[in-house]
Amino acid sequence: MNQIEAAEEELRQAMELLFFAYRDFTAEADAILAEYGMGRAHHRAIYFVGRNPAITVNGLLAILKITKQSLSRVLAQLVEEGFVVRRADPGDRRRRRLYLTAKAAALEGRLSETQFKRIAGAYAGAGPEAVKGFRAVLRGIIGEEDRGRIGGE
Amino acid sequence: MNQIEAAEEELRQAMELLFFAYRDFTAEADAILAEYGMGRAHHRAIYFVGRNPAITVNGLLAILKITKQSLSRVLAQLVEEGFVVRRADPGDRRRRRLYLTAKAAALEGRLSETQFKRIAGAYAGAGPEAVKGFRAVLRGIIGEEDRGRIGGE
DNA sequence: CATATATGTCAATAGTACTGACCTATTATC
DNA sequence: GATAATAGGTCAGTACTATTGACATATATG
Repeated sequence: MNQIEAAEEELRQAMELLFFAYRDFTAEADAILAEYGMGRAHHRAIYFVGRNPAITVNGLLAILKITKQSLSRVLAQLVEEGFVVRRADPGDRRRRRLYLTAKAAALEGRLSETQFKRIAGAYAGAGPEAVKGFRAVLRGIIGEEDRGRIGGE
Repeated sequence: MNQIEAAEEELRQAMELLFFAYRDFTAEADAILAEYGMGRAHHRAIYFVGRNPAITVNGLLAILKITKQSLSRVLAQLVEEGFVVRRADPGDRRRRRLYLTAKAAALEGRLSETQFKRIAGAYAGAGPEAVKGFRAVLRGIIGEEDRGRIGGE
């Protein structure tokens, strides 16, 4: 294998690592969501509303990078079923601020628990230096404009 | 922030890193696929057939972890449009072995190029030690049974 | 021959997502 | 105050991904 082939092989392995990791990272949560008649889109909405209480619809759209129409349907279902509360911003009543209900916080906890375990296991097995590297590479994969969305750095 | 909260914050950041990285990792390829009237499922099939020439349908199912029906539709379209060739295994004619055509290899190259750039940029920015950590953590996230599917370790 | 395996396919259903158009509130600007 | 601009919601139509369960065919194995 020459140098170019070796470089390509390394990049392909990275692609496969991302594919398998993401596939397994989401699988258990997907199974729980199915019990509630929800999908991954509902999970993402619940997760990011939980992480950013009082976020606006536009704010959530910027994170998820889907269309207003797609989010609207998911959000309407979550509001209808009592997982999310929409309240007009008192300062600018065009804005609807989003909040989780206790019911959603409980579901979110259940969903996150499975993912926590998987990541905590990987972190513990790989060690703190590896975690730094993991974070650095993933941050580099993320578009510059969104790197600031991950807290604490 | 107490220790438990700090640990949870770290795990949540990992979840967000994975979400944003995967979102951005797939976005450009998705746009190219749309030109061809294809989706992510077609990309995955083409990718893994390219990486594993002569793979059987069952082999591909084990990688993708989707149902036979879902794969069958995608594969039928790829065969129909001349991206994949299905040939019976001479030793066991029940097995259909899958191969990419030159047309598919060209498309695969185009799709992979956008992803290579993104990952190569992240690798170069983070450095070789970080790459080791990235790989170790992602391997830990992947279910044990599939860790062997990533070559070269 | 009976059974198991590998694959393909049918029908029905659901979740996610898109585009483009259109509508209502509310706020900002001239 | 009239006119934009912004935030959000909704309609119709379409497409991709995925599921379950049933059924069919070809081939291989005991």
